[in-house]
Amino acid sequence: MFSKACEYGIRAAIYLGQQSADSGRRVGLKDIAAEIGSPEAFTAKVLQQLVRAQLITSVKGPTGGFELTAEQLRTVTLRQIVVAIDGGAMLQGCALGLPQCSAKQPCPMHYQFLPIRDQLNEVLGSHTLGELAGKVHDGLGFLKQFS
Amino acid sequence: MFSKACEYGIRAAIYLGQQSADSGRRVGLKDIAAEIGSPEAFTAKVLQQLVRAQLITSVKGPTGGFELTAEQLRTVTLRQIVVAIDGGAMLQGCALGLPQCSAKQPCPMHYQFLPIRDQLNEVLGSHTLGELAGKVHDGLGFLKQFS
DNA sequence: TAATTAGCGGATAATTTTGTCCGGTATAGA
DNA sequence: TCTATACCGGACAAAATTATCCGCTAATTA
Repeated sequence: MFSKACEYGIRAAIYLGQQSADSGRRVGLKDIAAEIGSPEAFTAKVLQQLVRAQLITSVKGPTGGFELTAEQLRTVTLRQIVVAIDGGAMLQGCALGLPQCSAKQPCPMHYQFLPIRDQLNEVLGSHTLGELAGKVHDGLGFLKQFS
Repeated sequence: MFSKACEYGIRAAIYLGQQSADSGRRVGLKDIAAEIGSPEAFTAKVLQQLVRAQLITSVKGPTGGFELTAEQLRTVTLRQIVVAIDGGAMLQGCALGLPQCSAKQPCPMHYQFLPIRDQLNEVLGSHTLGELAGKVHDGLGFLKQFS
């Protein structure tokens, strides 16, 4: 559904939200990668993309790391994370890959996929990092699994 | 959403359905690739996958080509095409990439994505190649675009 | 100011996906 | 049976994605 980069980005952002909202403390790359079970160096690249898109915040140097501001917690949605990493293709493009698919010249599945697209946009756009962080905090959601 | 291979496979299968239902005649690889706007050699690989999965039929030699039997037209769904080419990951796997995501240890978006998954399965599983071919035949759907 | 910390950015490598090429094989028709 | 046709299958190549490494820079602390 999403690229690996995007999956890591979402998990990292939610974890970051949980730590920022919970303890207010910054988290280092190493911690993030360990907590969400992702490759460290690759995760760094993804986080840099999110920083550039101003969806998360970074601070260099000792005691530095990543964090979410109160505003980011309140306003950044999963949709923004997805668009920043994967672009809008999944949210808008034609399911059959036609470059100009529209009501004018619809692919045979055009109208069947519309509600799915709408719902995906709705679901991704209506959940903020703060909300999702709360879910993890309350033990209602997990970012890594144990056996 | 789907891989390129899968997009080509779906478009090819629907076109094949249209030709089989319409004129009852076999279609060669060259025609298919030209009609759906896909790279010929790569499309051949995808078609071979569909033949092996018995979702489409092929005949070698002169006057040979690809076709859909009446039964394939009536019973094969887009879902089978997708599963044959991309596997079930998109239809079942966790959106955040957790390997063991389930109600037991759900990811934070688990329950939000459930209805989307269900609808996707429903939409893909409830449209046969024959149906979609009819739509193309009636000018209600396109497999390639002109300007 | 020196030393240490931790994110940034570029280069590089491994893997997967996408795409091509070409000889082999089956089949229809003369 | 001979020939032309068209799918099959394996090898190969290009591009994108995923992943790693390392030196640089900013910032904190002593």
